[in-house]
Amino acid sequence: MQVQQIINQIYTLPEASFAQLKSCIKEVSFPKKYLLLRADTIERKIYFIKTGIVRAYAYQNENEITFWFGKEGETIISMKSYIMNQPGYENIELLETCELYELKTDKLQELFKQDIHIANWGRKFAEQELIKTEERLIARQFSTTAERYSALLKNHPDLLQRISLGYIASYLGVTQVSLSRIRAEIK
Amino acid sequence: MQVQQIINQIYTLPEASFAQLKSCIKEVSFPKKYLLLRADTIERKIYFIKTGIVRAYAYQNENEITFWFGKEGETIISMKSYIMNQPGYENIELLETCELYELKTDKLQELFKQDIHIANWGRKFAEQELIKTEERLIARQFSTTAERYSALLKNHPDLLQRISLGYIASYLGVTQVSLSRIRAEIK
DNA sequence: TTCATTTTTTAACATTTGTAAAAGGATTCA
DNA sequence: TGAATCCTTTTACAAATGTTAAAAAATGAA
Repeated sequence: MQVQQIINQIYTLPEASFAQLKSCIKEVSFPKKYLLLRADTIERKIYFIKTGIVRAYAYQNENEITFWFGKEGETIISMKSYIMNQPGYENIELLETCELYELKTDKLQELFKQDIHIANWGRKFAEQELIKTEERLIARQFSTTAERYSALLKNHPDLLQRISLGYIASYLGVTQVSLSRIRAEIK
Repeated sequence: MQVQQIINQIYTLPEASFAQLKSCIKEVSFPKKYLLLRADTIERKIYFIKTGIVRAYAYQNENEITFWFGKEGETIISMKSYIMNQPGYENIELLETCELYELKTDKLQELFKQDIHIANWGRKFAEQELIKTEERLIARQFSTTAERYSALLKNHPDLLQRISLGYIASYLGVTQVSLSRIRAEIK
């Protein structure tokens, strides 16, 4: 997915503002299994995914819990780093080789102060991420695991092909054994 | 809590910008049990809570699920209405008589286009709500009900006094019976 | 205060989910 | 191809949570 498409799907910028923003972005690429972000560090970059798929995970006691997947067109960001300048929850691991667009957040913060269109783009970006996060929270509070698995199957069938079930079970908040039982019942 | 304090705790505005924003805000008051927002409507106002406490709930089949509490200094908003102009999840019921600051969102949208400080205030507002939502999602995915109850007890002890346990159990995602068992174990 | 109502806890049993281990499939790479 | 590894399902049992009902405690109104 092209950077222009990713940026303008958030909020369409005037050409001059887009050019400013684009000049701060560079393309990078990393292999499968690469650890892009670490939970104990303050991340000063955000990434837009051109190709590939990633997962965010954190540790609870000794256990790894996967809590987010990102694919083409989505944004890899540690919200706590971005907003509060503190280490975030997420370790981000690449599940496939990825091509990414990289943007340094300090440059973005400068643009927010200078350009009202970019400030409003940043507002829309936060708002859209907020809606996504709220939807995940609501789904988790209101739906059973079976319902959320079915929704995932319907809305993102490619994820089931691209990601092993252990990670998906963790993401859904159950053990792999339990997810297996759910899959057996649906058939 | 005064409106100036609520607005500037999000992001400190220059005086002129604050005056502009404040001129769009009026004070209103409603009694306990009043239904301020309905889930099936598009809400065109947001409220800042001066005094009182409210809950957001939705229906899952026949059951009511409480998924948010708001108190002094917090913002009552239907994010889906505000951001996507669609009916949101939340019914908002007042659990105490409340004094509120009311702001029409269409006026706010106008100010976003005119004033870069207010645009950045709006960005910070969305970002802070995002952090809060993310924290709730992470807590839900990573902590047991007992841990989340203890955190609530520690961080918001007043809520346990002001809100009945049925609503709190629902908020924590368990039955009241189960919450009672948790409370019995902690003692 | 006293009675009625609401809230919270307790109990008994059913259901769901977790744990640990093993078996069955699928994939990779020499 | 074949052996090793990884992924997924199945089984048996344990632990946690839900359901329903009743008892106890707290609250509120006359």
